Amino acid sequence: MRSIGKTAAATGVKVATIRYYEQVGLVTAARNAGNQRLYDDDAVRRLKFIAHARQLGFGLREIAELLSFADQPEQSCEQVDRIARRRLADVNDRIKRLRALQKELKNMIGACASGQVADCRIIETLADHRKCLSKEH
Amino acid sequence: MRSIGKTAAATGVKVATIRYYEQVGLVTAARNAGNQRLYDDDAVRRLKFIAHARQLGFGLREIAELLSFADQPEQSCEQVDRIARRRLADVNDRIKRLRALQKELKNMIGACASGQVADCRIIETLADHRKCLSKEH
DNA sequence: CTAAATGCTCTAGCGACTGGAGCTTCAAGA
DNA sequence: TCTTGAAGCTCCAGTCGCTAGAGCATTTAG
Repeated sequence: MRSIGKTAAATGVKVATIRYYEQVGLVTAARNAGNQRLYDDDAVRRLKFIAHARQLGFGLREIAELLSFADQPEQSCEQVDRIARRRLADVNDRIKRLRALQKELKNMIGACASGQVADCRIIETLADHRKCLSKEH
Repeated sequence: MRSIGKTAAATGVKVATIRYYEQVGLVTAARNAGNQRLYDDDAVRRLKFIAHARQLGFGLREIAELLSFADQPEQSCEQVDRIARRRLADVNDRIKRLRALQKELKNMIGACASGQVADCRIIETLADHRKCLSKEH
């Protein structure tokens, strides 16, 4: 059993964030005589799981689902699969939109000779959507 | 001069959002005898500018800067350029990281035969960062 | 003239934390 | 054993960019 500080060091999750996760029901903690939190190895694994899933872009609600599935090993992992696929679809979508933005920004910046604001292509483009390459956004 | 509703229709910015923009100082409004907001063509242009910049991912703080530059046409647009480049760098970075996630998610999903949770690669990968393709995230 | 639509202000909520104030408890050295 | 500084505690507020709702006032169309 380790203190919240050691647990933070062991998992890479900040102290304040661990407390937040407890508040929203993702983790629980035992307490010592002085009311300080104590975590066992299981809690550490759980926090690592959460941290990793967060890095992969899962929301806390999805993570809560994934954790509850992880706790029932004999169940089918169909749902888990679905959550991951939803996540992938979201990532695909975001990449697509960011690439469009990237193009637009490059175009804007390339066109601007860094002269006066009065002739600035960046300002112009922002002011008038019709000057854009694509209509997508 | 048009009401907030007409202005919303003309710009694509929602009524509540226009009021929010006023609250944070991005736009101002005249008022009629009954205290209702009135917007001129300039305000409409300003709102369109904001909407477009938002779509391109600029934050409201950056937009405020851009607008203040746009109001001083004789100034050099060096700063404008810098803000846009910063934005582009951010977009580039996000695309890079999202692509790494995309790979990871594809890998996870591909490896899972949709069997039992006990053998689920997705859960496994989430639980153990070492099972990842790249160490980046 | 009336009823419906639109407008007003103010407050609270979202997601995922982060930071601070003001206190208590613990751990290590003298 | 005492002390002191680090680490812990709770509670509250702020971040960003809105969005929704309550409970009113005003405008507009028929």
